[in-house]
Parts: sequence; structure tokens; C-alpha cells
Amino acid sequence: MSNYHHGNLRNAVIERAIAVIGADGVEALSLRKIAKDLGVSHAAPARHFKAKSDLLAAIVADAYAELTKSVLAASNAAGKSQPIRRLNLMAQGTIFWALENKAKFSAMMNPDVSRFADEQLKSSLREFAQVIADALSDAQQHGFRKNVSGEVLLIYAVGAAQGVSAVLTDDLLGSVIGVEQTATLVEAIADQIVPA
Amino acid sequence: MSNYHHGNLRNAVIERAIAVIGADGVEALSLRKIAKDLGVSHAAPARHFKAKSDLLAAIVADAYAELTKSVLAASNAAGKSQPIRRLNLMAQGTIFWALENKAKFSAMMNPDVSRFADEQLKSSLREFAQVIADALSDAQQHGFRKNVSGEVLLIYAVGAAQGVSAVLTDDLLGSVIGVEQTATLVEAIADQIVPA
DNA sequence: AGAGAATGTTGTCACTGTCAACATTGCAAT
DNA sequence: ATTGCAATGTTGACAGTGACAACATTCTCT
Repeated sequence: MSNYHHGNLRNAVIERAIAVIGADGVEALSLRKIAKDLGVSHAAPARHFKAKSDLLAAIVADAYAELTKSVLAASNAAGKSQPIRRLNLMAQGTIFWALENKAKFSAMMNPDVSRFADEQLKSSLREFAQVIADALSDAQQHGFRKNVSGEVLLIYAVGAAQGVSAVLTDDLLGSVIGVEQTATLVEAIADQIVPA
Repeated sequence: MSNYHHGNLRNAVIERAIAVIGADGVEALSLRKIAKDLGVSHAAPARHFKAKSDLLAAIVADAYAELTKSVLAASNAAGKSQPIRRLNLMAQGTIFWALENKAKFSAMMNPDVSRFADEQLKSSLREFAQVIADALSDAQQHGFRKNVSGEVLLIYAVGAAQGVSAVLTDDLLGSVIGVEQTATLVEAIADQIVPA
């Protein structure tokens, strides 16, 4: 018996960090405070995350993997024979995921993250981009914006879905634009990105 | 004669801060370091920004005001009789401004900003949203997505333009999606948001 | 000329991330 | 089963940081 070794400190730190980000933002993230909350010495987290930025990178890498999974699930709700409707559902899936995971999503949207991206994060991101690119390519072969370059379409789709999600999850823009968030609203917005 | 009073410390701090953000990100922002760079005591900036977050809020408020100006300028390049083309130019204007002001834009995209938004920032943001909303309303009266709610359209337009800009200005996404940025590319992307 | 506001300085405090040296535990090879 | 090593956790230290209070200088307005 011993509580010398926490057993699952790495995950505990990540979960606590996400909670802190959700409550007070990335700015408020403190490794020492997290350690104290978990009843562990102030330097313990360093065994799992050499630097604070590594923790952020891990959170964002996980988040992109989850988002990818979620978007794929939404995509599968449409038959393969409806590639354009599938795009629409993927956009919806992105927005809904962001609304249900505001803390993680805000970590993803932090511009600083790109500065300390490790290989795992890059790989998560590549996979996400690939999933979107594939779906776009499929849709194009069925007539969706046929004469537009794949790169342009990818930037548009990723940017629009994430940007719209950012607006919807941002408290400030929310208070300025101020609108009630319902499933109907999300569907209507997704229809603007990719008409169903 | 005296260099006791700097004379324009407030603006100097803002400019230096933007330079730091551009070079090393918001995370690297340090009031003490900025003070040292400007040859001023470590507590001098506090006379102009009570807290670090106030500096960020001021930078972002300025940035939205500039963006609004820039978007309006782009809008005026189209005649009033072409409200849809005007929307397209406004989207282009947003993207170009972001590409030319990466540091400021990344500050705007920082999700933490919404936590310490002061009245000035909210006002800047309201004005920006109003300009977009007006242009959208005008376009709708000329047939652009006539049967879509104004709120939905506003969220879509703001989200898509900012999201696409975020993708284009983000080094990480840039390295993953990896595409050469040209004026032609920007035009093509803006056409996806609002067909010219 | 002088008073009060604005601006800058100095000193201090608690807190933070990071590192190095050390302690404990888990595990795998023997 | 023992032992040796890697993984994990602890303690202590250091420089940097934001924020505050008390004080100094300068500007502005009358």
C-alpha cells in the first residue's frame, strides 16, 4: 500500500487542467495549483509534462482526436450515397462537439498552441484534416463545387466550421450577437456552410 | 528636460506588446520585460494598464476598430448597387487584414480575451458586428439568402471569415494543410463564403 | 506661483515554471 | 524470490512575474 505513486497522475492532471480551463481560461492554468488540488507535490506533474506547454499540447492533441471521432460518427449517420448531406452533418457534428466541450475547444482555438505543437499533436491534426479532405473530395465527385480547388475547399470548410463554433462558444461574441442556442440554430448555420 | 515622463508610454507599451505577441505569442507577454525594453521602471506600465489583461483588452479593442475600418474600406470599393459583391469584398478584406496583422489577429482570436473584456472592447465588437449585420441585411433585401434569419447569417459570416483567417494565419494548420498564400487564393476562399 | 492630477520609481509580496538532487515504488530479468 | 533499473514522486532552490503600496517627479490648470 502506498499513495506515493498516484497511479494515474497524467490523466488526472489533464482532466483537472480541462476543468480549470473551462472555469477560468488557459491564462489561469497553474501546474502548481493542479498539483495541490490533486494532493501531490508541486513538481510531480513535471514527470509527465516537461513543460506547461506540453500539457496544453497533449490536451489539444486528445481534443482533435475526439473531434475527429465525433465528426466521423456524424458522417456515418448519412448514407455513403449522400456525400453532400454527409458534409453538412460533419459541420453540424463539429459545432455540436464544440458546444459540448467548450473547455477543450477553447484550448484548441488558442493561437499560442501552434508554437509548441509536438509530433503527436501534428499527427492528430493531420488525421482530422485528412478526414475532412476525403469527405470533400467525395462530395466534389458527386458535383459539390466541382470546379473549386481541393485546398481552397479544405481551408473553407475547416475554417468555417471552426470559426462558427468559436463564435457560438465565445461568451463575449455571444453577449454581443446574443442569440439562443438551439439544435435548430446549429442546423441552420451548418446549412449556410454546406447546404444540405 | 526630463526623461522621467516617457511621454507616450501607453502607446509604446501597446506597440511593444504587439511585437512580442507576433514574435513569441501571448504566452510570452511580460509587463516587466516590456518595461525593461522601453527603459522604464517595472511598475510604470501599471499606470496605464491596471492589469495585464487590460493591456490585452486594449490591444484587441484597437484591433477590432482597425478591422472594422479596413472592412468598410473594402466594402466601399464596390458600388452600393452591388450588395452581394460588397459582402464578398468584406470577407476578402477581413482575410487580408488578418494576414497583414497576424499578431493583432492572434490576440483577437485568443479565447481568454472574452473573460476580461471591458466596455471599450465590447463597444468595438458591437460596432464591428453592426457593420457586418447591416451589409448582410442590405444584401438580403437584394435577394441574398433571403429566407435565412439575420442572426444565423451574422454568425455564419463572422465565423466563416474569422475562422478562415485563423486557419490561414496559424502556422500549425498552415504546415498541416500547407498551401501557398496568394491574393488569388484569398479571393477563391472568399468566394466560398459569399459567391461573388 | 502653486495645488492637484498624472505619471514614473522603488521596494516588497506571493506565486509560478523549471531544474537538480534525492526517495520510493513497480517491474522485469535472472 | 532477489535484485537492479526505470518510472514516478518529493524536496529545495532559483529567477521571473503580476500586483500592490508608498513615495518622487512632472504636467496642467487656474
